[in-house]
Amino acid sequence: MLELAILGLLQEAPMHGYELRKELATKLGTIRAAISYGTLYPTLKRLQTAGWIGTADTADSDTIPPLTSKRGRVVYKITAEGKERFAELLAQVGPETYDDAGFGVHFAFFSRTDRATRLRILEGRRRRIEERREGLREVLARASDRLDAYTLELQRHGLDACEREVRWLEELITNERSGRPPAASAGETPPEPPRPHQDRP
Amino acid sequence: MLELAILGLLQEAPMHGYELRKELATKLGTIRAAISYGTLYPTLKRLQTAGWIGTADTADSDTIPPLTSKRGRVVYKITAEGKERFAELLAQVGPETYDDAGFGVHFAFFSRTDRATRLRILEGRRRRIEERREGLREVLARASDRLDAYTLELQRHGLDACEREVRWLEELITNERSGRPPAASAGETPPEPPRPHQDRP
DNA sequence: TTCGTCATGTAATGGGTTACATGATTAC
DNA sequence: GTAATCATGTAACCCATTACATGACGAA
Repeated sequence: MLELAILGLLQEAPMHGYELRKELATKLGTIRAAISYGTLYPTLKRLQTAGWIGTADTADSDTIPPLTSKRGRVVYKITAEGKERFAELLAQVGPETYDDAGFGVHFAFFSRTDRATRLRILEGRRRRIEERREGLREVLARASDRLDAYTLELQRHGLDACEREVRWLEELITNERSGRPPAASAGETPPEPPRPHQDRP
Repeated sequence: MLELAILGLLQEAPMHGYELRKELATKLGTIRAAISYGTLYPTLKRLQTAGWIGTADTADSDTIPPLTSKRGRVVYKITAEGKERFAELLAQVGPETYDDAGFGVHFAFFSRTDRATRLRILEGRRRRIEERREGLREVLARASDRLDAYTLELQRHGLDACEREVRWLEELITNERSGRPPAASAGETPPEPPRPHQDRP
């Protein structure tokens, strides 16, 4: 997941680690907290060793690092192999693609994913959430007398979130099928033109 | 978190590992997927070594395990020290208490938590979610032109979830303050008798 | 008798974190 | 000049997972 995210961001623009972390945080802020440097930097090295990313600066001028050991910022950019790898990871859909983290990252790069794959992922995710939803409904139906009020409240809140996400996914799937891009536009859009989005009728 | 959850469940009834896993799944189904045996059993051993839980069967009859090596089910029950430990963990509120996992587990055992602590946790969680919400709002306000439609859609959906959770927490906080139990009742819960539970004095 | 599920466990591995250490650059 | 933030990196650790191995028990 991290690998996919890093390659995806570097595909948009070359960046150094620190910057990457921030971009990661804004792009995947809904999914997970900011990644730690202890993960980020070793990962970058790994990706470089694999040949998927390269450092811009060392490649540019002299390869000899300054003797003063003043580490400057290291700007990474994606390589041709890296782009291939990214495309491969992006198209690689499995069970992990449907859990929170996997889905989130894949979704965040949907604009680089073909529509067929997008649909597959959205539908897989929907199924996953529907299963969770059914599990919660069963608990609420069968075990509600065995559980205390707080636990029940937690389940109800979870169920609610599931139902909401299923509806959201449904909408996205419909949009995909009809060829429309995602709803877009929110914030303080003034005149609010088309926005043909309809809630429960 | 796992430790807290196990001690909490064993406080309700003695159980063997396999059963515990299922109970864990229904109680914390909203928080996380079922725990793996590779985690569960070593953890149980650890808790036993620490003296917080004990096996019922080996203590009962002959301590000598059958030569046929037929491992039977090992029923664990909480010890007096375990109960103390549980109370300690339950009251131990820190930053991790406010992230998804920590909050979920704590909330699931709210019926064993005193009201002051419940309020502290709910308010801490609310603050945490409000921060996340503000972060998302800022991204949507400042970076919306830099991000593609799918990424934006993800942020919007995340923002929505945050707003919803804050409202939920607000309601719970109000209820707590006015001394009412959580909303309860959703399905077809009939009158639901008082269920006299006392907080630790 | 065979299949599914109940039941317990270990070893290898993974994916991350925290704590620590270093130093450059910018704003005041 | 000093504080905050930018910036990179390592080592130790933690929590959990997967894959594997074993075996009991009940139902078809």
